[in-house]
Amino acid sequence: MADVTTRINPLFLRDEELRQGIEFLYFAYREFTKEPDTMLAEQGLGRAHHRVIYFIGRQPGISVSDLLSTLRITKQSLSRVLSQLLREGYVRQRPGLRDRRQRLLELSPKGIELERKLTENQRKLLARAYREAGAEAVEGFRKVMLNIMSEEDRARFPAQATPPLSGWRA
Amino acid sequence: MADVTTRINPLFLRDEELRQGIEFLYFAYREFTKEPDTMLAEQGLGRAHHRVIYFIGRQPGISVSDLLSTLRITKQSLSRVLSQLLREGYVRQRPGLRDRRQRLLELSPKGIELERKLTENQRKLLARAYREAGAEAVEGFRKVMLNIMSEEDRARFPAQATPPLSGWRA
DNA sequence: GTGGTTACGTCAGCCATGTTGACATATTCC
DNA sequence: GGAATATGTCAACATGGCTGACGTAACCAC
Repeated sequence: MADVTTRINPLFLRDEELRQGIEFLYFAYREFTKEPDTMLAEQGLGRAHHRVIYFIGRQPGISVSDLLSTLRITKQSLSRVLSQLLREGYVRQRPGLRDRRQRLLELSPKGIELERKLTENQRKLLARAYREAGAEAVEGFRKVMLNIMSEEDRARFPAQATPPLSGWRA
Repeated sequence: MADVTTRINPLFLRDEELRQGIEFLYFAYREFTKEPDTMLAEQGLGRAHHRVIYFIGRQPGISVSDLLSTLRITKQSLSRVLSQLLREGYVRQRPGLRDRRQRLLELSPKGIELERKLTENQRKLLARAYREAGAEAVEGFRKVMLNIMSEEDRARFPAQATPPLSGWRA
């Protein structure tokens, strides 16, 4: 990375700004997953396990098919990590009440603990970034990120009533 | 994803907001790489090739070691994708002038064309997101993303003089 | 000019995580 | 009772990380 903006050419600036945006995504995502990946490796787990644990923790009692459509991977891919998490006691399953074909998933205490540790790291990183950027910036971040993701994924997030209001006063 | 914020508990809101941030990163990154991944697959290439092409296009004449420290992967991992790109004529190398041990990398016309197509997609996605979020939001996005990434990566981006000024008036 | 360091390359093998395709079982619904 | 659904499993393959070992050419310092 080097030799950047010098002259004031709107088209160039536009391209440069967009390229920076591309790199923001790449570099930020990399940093975001770095520490959890390390912690996971110590437990013989990988990033895929983190995702599964995360979303089960996020929505206890989630069905396998809901988890699949959240993750957008094949059931065979999920099976590999999920069955390991079940074997090693991070996750439990119980049959659905209404529909007994379902296996509803939830974290065991061990799973909750691991999820907490992993996510704690990302929460701290985000909290620091939010704090240093300020409440107004966080609102902008939210807006842009929501617009980047697919419409289906965006629908997971209920539109916020009043904009920030949410306690990010630095 | 469901059953979210109902009562006004600051701690809960904080946790919910941070969890949403975590998911923003995951869902946005997924969408961001989706289309390019499809296009790459048609050429028998993968995401790793995209990164290499991208950063060579970003900084023509970059050395292998600079590329390695940008990507933070091992030379063996880079070698696999880079030598394929060389074989298939997307990338060229020439010896360094000052230091003839170096292999300076640049895109061929074919590589430039592929880079353009791939990045065009991401630029369009970002441009749309920026447009819909508005200039102020973009500035917030930038601030938060810069704070998420590592200090070293952040240093790749020269601090902007005046905040936006950059032509994102929707 | 010799010897150590650096820049780059390559072979071999391992692991994680995605994919496709095929098939099995239990349950639900019409 | 039969089709559709929810889940699981086996097998094989591709991608893209990793480590370890080794090789060559160029540079640099004494």
